[in-house]
Amino acid sequence: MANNPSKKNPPEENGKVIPLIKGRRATSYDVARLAGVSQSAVSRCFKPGSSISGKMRERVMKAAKELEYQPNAIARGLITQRSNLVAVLVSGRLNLYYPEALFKITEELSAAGLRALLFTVESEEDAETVIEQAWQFQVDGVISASHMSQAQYELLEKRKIPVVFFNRYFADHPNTVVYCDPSEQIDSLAKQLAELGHTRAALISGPSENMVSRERTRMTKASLARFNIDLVAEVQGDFSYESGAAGLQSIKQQNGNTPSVIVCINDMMGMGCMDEARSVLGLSVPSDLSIVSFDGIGMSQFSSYELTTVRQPIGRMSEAAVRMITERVERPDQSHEKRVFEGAVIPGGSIARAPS
Amino acid sequence: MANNPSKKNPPEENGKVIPLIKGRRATSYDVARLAGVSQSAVSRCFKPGSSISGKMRERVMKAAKELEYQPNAIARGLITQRSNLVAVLVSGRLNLYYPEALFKITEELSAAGLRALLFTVESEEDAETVIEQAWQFQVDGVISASHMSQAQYELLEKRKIPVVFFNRYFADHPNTVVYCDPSEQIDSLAKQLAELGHTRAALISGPSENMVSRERTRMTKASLARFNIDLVAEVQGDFSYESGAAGLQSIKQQNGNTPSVIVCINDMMGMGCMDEARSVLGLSVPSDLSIVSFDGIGMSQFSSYELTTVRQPIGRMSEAAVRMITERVERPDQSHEKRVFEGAVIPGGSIARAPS
DNA sequence: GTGAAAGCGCTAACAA
DNA sequence: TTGTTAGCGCTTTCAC
Repeated sequence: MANNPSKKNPPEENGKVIPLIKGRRATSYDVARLAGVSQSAVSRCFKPGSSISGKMRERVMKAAKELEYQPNAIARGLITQRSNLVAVLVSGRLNLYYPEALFKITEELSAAGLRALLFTVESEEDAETVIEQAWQFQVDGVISASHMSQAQYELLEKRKIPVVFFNRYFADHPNTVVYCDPSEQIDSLAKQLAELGHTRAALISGPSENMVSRERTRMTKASLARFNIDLVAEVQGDFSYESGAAGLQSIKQQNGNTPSVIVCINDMMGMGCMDEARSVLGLSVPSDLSIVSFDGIGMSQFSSYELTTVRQPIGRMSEAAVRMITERVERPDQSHEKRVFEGAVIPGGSIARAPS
Repeated sequence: MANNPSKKNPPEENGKVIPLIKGRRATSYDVARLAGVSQSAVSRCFKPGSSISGKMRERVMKAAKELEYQPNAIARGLITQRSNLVAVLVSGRLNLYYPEALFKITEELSAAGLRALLFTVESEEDAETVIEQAWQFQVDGVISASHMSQAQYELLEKRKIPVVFFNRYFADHPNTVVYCDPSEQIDSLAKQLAELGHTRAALISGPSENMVSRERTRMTKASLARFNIDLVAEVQGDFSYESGAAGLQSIKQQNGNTPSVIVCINDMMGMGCMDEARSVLGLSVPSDLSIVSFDGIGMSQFSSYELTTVRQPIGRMSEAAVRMITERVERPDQSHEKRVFEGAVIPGGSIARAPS
């Protein structure tokens, strides 16, 4: 095939070994030439589990070291049809309001020998282009922690790119999912609130298209009802601190019974809500107003907040997501799996007996 | 070269056009066959600026659309020697204590047509393996917002991989850098503190190997001295909330003059320090104790904190970093550049007249 | 403007 | 165990 002189296999050329054409990075051919072996022998040395003699390995490795040779992962990917790249789709929201998550996922991917190709997606159009990009870069799989439409998911499926959803899924479609189910914890919190004399609650939910928000909202309503706590107001936020603060304001402006406890669908809004209650409305939390929320991010336990919240086991969830993506890459036709982790209540200090 | 039937250029085979071998993803050959043109024509259609007729383009694009063809970026990278991949090196610290940064960088890369290959580096050994990984994946460049030793940097230089340092640099080595210089702002804050009657300050610095921490520390000391404010204590933290709290404790335990103002080298420690002052020591901030810090992260302005801090223009810095990396990829031999942005004081509410 | 052909650096099937 | 060879999917001369 080749008439590039550097590709000829005879180990030496006109009697001289030229270690490396200046400025070019060493290829397996360069190493082969220096070691006086075939190029495929070099390739084998870098593939674990290949049958190769100790002598050969030694010679090759010596030459490789000398030339600072490292196999070209791009070329390898081209032939093996495995890029070892995983697209990680996150929204700005996720990283700002839950910075631990992205970091954990990346670390776990790394530990599994995969690289994270990071994509930020803010809108459905973003998701569109991101999916095309991921496809162009031949990613082995996708971990989606951001919005994705069902059509987009189906496109990926059709293209045989495994997808693991992180904290979201399509109910009416088979998909591989890692998820946190806080229903038990919500229930126990509701019970606790009832025992503390709370009878009127308000809810600050997240964006309605967000799965986590919808589920937490649904579970919260169920649990409150179960323990005879009225939901006297419900407002929608966008997961941000500001929207938590604004949410409390609009709850207060609604006529009728004022709630003695606010459930915020994530910690960041819980913090906004708490700050608004204290600094603007002059309320004392928890004695005038109790607040509970979800996520268990680091900040929620800062002593200014100490939110009573339902933590997600983000480390285990990340590990699971990565394990699932590698599994689906190995066995694409395997049936789907949904791994659901329980939450855990962080007691915090943002709930107390309802004011009388 | 090829005897793979799908590679034969004759557009049709035994009279039938087979749109796509089932399950395989379409290649430029498939598109060529369907469109009845040569494979190279397809390639040209996807390269902007190629000379190609309207008719041809139309035919090819139609076929491409039908087959959902997208060029394989990996194969392209192999031949063009450009992966369009940029390694982004961040520490967990960065993302936890400054979540805005990574996000901005990724977005800017994306806008420049580059993909972020995300690496987390916690230690010098991590950096070692990360650099090898980046090299294997043929990244076009590296944006380093994490620790990197000079030897590691020199290795990358030797391999002709452009590096842009984000908020760090080697003083005695030419390098391309985007940086924030808060000295003016520190000076004006010091002046303001002096005018408010402060004469005793303490400092909570960051890890000594961290450039940003060292520089901020140095500048702070200079400015305090300039305005005759004594530095009565200096303790070292690790940028975390907890270390800010612990830092205040150890300052308090040191005998001698108690400071009326604490300078924290980043916001996260400022928040820890403030919380510790309020909830544990029972001090009122700012009337009993003033606090100033650096970064200007979103959280620092939550109403529980409202830190007086020196903000970094992180958006502009990210944009600059990406622009610099693309420039260095285009022209690797161009001389280095250092882009230094000024900070900006966020007035906040954490400083007040020194208690008498 | 278009097509033929080479080859980027690697892996893998096959032969020796 | 080792070497030979084809070819992954693309870009890029080079003819025409």
